[in-house]
Amino acid sequence: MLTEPDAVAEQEKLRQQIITENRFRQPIRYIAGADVEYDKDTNLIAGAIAVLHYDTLELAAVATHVMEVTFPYIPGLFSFREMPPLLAAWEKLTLKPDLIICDGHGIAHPRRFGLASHLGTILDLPTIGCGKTRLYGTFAEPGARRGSISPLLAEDDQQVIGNALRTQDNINPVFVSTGHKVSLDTATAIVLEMARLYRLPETTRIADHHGRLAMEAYKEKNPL
DNA sequence: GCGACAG
DNA sequence: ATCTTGTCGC
Repeated sequence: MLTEPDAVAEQEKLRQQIITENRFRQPIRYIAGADVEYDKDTNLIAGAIAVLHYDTLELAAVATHVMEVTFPYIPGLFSFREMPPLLAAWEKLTLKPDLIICDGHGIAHPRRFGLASHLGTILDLPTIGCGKTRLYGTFAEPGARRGSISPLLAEDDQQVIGNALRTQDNINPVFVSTGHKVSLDTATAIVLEMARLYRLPETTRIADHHGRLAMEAYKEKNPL
C-alpha cells in the first residue's frame, strides 16, 4: 500500500511536470467535469466524469466507477484518495474531452499539487481546479457581483496561486486554480462561463449527479 | 502549544 | 463527503 511519505515524494516528482500556460487546441469542443461521491454507511466511493459539448453544455458522454476507498482523507494528500476511481472512470470513457474541470484545487495547495494537477499530469491533459472552499492561501473578499475576482495569495503574498471567483451575485465564491496546461486567467474565464446558472460549473454539477446515480445503482445491485 | 485543514 | 425540511431573509 501507498504510505504517506511515498505519496509526498510522488507529489514532488509530478509537480515538476506542471505547465501553467495554455497548451490546448482551441476552440474547445468537449469539456468534462470530474467528481467523486462518498457513501455514508460503507467505504464506497464513486468517481464520475461527464463530458459536455463546450458550446451547448449538452451531455456528450459519461463514465463512472464505484470501488472501495484505498487511501484516508488527509488534507494535502486528498488526490491520492480520489484519483483511483477517477482513473477507472476515465478508462471507461469513450469520448475524451479537451479539458477537465475538477472538484478540488489545482496548484492552490501547500505543495502546489492538488487533485486537478495530479489528474492533469497523470493523463497529460489540460485541467482546472475549482474548489468550493479554500485549502491554502489568503484572499480578500471579491466584489459582490458575478464575475468579481480576488487573487489567492501564498508565501507572504508573494505568489498568486489562484482566484476567488464570484460566479453569481452575492453568493460565496469558488476557488479557481491551474491544474495543468491552462493559465489562471483562462481557467477563471472558463469556470465563469460554465457557471451560468449556479454557483458551481455545470460540468461538476452533471458529474456529481451521475456519480450519485452510479452509487445508488451499485448498492442496489450489491446489497450489504 | 494552538488553530487550520480541498472532499 | 455525509447527516437534510422547512424556513428565514433578500
